[in-house]
Amino acid sequence: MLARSLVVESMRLGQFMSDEITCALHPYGLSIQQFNVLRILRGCQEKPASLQYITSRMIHKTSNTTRIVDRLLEKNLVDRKPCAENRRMVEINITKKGLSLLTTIDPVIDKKENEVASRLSEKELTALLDNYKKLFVTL
Amino acid sequence: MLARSLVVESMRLGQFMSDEITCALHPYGLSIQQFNVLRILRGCQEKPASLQYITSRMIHKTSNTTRIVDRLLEKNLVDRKPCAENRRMVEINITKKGLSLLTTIDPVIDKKENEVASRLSEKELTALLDNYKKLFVTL
DNA sequence: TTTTTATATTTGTACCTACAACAATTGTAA
DNA sequence: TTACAATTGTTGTAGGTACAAATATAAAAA
Repeated sequence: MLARSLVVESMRLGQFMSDEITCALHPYGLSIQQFNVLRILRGCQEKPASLQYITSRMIHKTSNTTRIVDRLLEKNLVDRKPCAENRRMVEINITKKGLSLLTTIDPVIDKKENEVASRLSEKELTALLDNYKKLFVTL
Repeated sequence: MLARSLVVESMRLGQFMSDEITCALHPYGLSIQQFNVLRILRGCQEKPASLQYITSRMIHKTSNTTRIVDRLLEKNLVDRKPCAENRRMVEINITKKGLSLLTTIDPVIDKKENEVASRLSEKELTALLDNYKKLFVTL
């Protein structure tokens, strides 16, 4: 049954991708979510990020960003301070240590991503991503 | 960058599928993993299943099957007894209550699966699943 | 037979997800 | 201005994932 295969195999593939990245990150003591947050923060160094901004850019929308940031704080990879203009908000920034860790990890992840993607031709890849869009851009 | 998109979007799609099923299961008080285990047990009612057999058929290979079965036991959806021939093993069976719950849920999940799959033509679906195979059958 | 190795499951711990409740602050309307 | 609603983040709890260690049994080797 094609519909069931689509659902089950999509979950399996997602899990496979996640496992690959998790495994590559393991030597650096980062979970995939922590890594994800660090990369989001690197992408917005001009203006500090609020928790809700980070959450909006994460894969798991319901994950608890407060506690993921807590763990990054413990490792001094980010810092967090109250926002002066709106005291409900917090401002989160990546630290020098965080940036430097990302610089170390970047090539490892790039390599892993290319390794996985190399199993498909560029044409197949584009077709696959097109189909993905049809399946769930409607969110 | 295509390789990165492949990895990230595959994780997003897997998460989307998982969310859809999780949401459909919510009214019945089952997690997706619990549901998964119940369906595996329904598929092998002739001979009782060991924990390792169940684990081998799950999407998350590293998930802790003992504790998922614990929760199903609490709800009387399965039963568990030591195996006489090999006392290291346990025999797990789905109960009448478990079977009856699955019968109720089946059409709901079928509907959800078909709804998601209907966004692609049969041809696109087959092509997608073929690409999946190239990406991670090599496990 | 005793020791070693392999198998099958359970337990422990840190982190994460999902969902709900709570608290503080800000904005809006009576 | 006071009351009410919305926004932003934190905390609580149950269940799950990932990894490692422990336990019990069985099989194989010395």
